[in-house]
Amino acid sequence: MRRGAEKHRAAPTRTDGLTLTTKKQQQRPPVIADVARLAGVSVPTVSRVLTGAAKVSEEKRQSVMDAIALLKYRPSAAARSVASRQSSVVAVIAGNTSRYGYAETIRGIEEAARARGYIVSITVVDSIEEDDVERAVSLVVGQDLAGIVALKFDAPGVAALQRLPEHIPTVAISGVRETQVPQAVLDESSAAAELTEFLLGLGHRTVHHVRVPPSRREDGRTTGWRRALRKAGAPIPPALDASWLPESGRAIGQALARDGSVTAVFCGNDEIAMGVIRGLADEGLRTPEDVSVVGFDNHPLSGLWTPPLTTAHQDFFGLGQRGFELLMARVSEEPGARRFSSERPALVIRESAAAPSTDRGRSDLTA
Amino acid sequence: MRRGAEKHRAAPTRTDGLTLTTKKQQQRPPVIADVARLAGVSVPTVSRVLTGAAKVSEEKRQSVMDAIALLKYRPSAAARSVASRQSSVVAVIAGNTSRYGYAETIRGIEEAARARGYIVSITVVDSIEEDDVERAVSLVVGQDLAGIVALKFDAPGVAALQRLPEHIPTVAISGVRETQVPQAVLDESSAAAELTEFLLGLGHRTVHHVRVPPSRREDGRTTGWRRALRKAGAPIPPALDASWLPESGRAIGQALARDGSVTAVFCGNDEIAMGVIRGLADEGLRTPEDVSVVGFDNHPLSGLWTPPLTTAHQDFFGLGQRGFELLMARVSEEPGARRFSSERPALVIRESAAAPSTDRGRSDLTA
DNA sequence: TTGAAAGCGCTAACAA
DNA sequence: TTGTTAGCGCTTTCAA
Repeated sequence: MRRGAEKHRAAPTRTDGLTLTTKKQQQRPPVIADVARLAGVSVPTVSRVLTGAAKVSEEKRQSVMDAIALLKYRPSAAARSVASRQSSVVAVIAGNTSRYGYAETIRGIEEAARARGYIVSITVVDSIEEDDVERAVSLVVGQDLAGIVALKFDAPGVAALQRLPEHIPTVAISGVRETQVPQAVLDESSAAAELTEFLLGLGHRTVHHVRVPPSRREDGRTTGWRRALRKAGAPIPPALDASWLPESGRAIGQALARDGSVTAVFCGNDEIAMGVIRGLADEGLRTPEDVSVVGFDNHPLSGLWTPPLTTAHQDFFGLGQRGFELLMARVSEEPGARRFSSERPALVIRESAAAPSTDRGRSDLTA
Repeated sequence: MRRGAEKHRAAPTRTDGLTLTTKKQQQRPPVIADVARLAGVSVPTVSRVLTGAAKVSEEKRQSVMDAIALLKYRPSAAARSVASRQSSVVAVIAGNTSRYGYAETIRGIEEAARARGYIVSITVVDSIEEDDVERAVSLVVGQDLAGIVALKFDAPGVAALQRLPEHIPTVAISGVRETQVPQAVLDESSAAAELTEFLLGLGHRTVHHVRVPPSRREDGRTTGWRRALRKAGAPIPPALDASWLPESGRAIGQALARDGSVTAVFCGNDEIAMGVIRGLADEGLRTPEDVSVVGFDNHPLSGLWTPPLTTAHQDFFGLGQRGFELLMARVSEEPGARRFSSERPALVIRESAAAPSTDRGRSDLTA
């Protein structure tokens, strides 16, 4: 059974011709016919003032509006959806909803949607397991939708996107520009390269990298880091894998501290960077005096951290907004509608990165 | 115009009796009639296997299932909703969605909902302005809903809850137990009192309080703090107001540093506590050696902070789950259904609080 | 500009 | 167990 829904209307049996003046406390929510009756017009006329689909005389329009206000009538979105084969809900499908970047992106989508009168529904894909993906996709697609925004921030999100049916307008939100569906992107690889170059420019021989769980084989952040290193002819150490938990960065920081060749670390996000700095400190290493550490995202706490984090600012909120607008363009089939909207995160230089200390970075790399 | 929706079905004109074998690439999504035709049964029979509302012979059941799989048919939730006067969407209405507690709570709601086959829609109320509240409520109520979960974490959320119509099952999620509607609560005031008593027990003469924007006149955290102080006969300094931004805590920390009587500070949440600690440090004061600071929430980064934060653990995810289950109980009108579900945040003792230094806390309070 | 009639995709009521 | 007949609350023809 896929449905667990229950009744939400009070009266199972309709009482027609209810007298409004006597029954102040209506039992069932008013329907369009109630409005029509009270306003002395036909049902389609009420519909016309509701949708603006056709002209209605000012006089009738007014009495319809009055009736609506008096009854506190709200049209049923579901009935509208069925009758018009249109919908005003957009679904967001994602591998997570509460982590910083996700939550801000969703907030951006919601705000843009609400401004246009759309509702946003969210459903999360727990893992890349066949079952989880199928269940989530099923739930999403079962709704009558105006469109879907898929967050490709992680593997579950990417897996879900791949199973979405063709016939529903879809846009993706991502850190890497790809071509299958329209996308709003935050160009991670450029920013990652820039951050890496910044570190190299400070005099570091190379830059180590701690990555968060990638959405595909490799994330844009890792790609950008590697590209910058290669371009500079610097050695490319193996990337270290953190989980999404800041604590995982701490363990990695401790390990890194024991490797005397490490002088600069580029982390997949700010929270991991905070963990790494903590782990380094656990081993008696200071940031940036002993080891420089940079993050990614410009998390709200990154400027408050000790030391304040050098990072790349990702405007997730704006990303969400752009994603929604891209969907709208797609849905209304605007002629020259763009399929992409890309923005490049800007460097935020604070205090967690500095020139390498002369005490470290002497030993050889075993890349 | 309240609707900005667009068509999402490809073919405006129906082509009946389409031959499935020749047209591999279907233009319009299959409807129940297509399934019935292909399976050689009536439409209601298909509906029966879909909903499980009545017995269907195994034979027909199987051919219906086959047809569904072959056509990749998904029932229209909107049509179901209209026909059955049931819905499988629950709306979440909140003043914010991306801050830690909010996001985790919503994640909890979503997970519990998905497990029961429900979809969750979210809409935010930007402010307590009449217009914002009305727009948000309108959007929420316009959907056909199984129920509503209102987050009373802030003033906009409270304002929205008050305007929600009676006829839709509603539960609130809150930090204080109140009685109007069923509620899932995290008992803030007890935990706040406990935290305050903990500080007092360490030897502090009193505890200062920095609060986040309250949802009503006063939040449970502030109430609990005041209660503990009164009970202990300690002076009650005026509460200081921070915004939701961690940076606002920093400015307050700097101000607090200049008041020699301050030895212990209880902050409305961990992020503000981090800001306060930073502000104190800006003025050369160490935590906890010079001033003890405790937070609230047990934010994921609180254990990584320097020093690790003493705080109260709030299980927001579980809170969201409990809220949803409460709604389900209400919706199905379970006989002995509870209207409340309360849990008490547990103290998490780390390193940001210690006995007062002998250098501070000498000057008199001007409470 | 308006109303009557005919749907939308589905479930519910009623016979058979 | 099954099909037929009526709806659900709305929008969309189509005439007038």
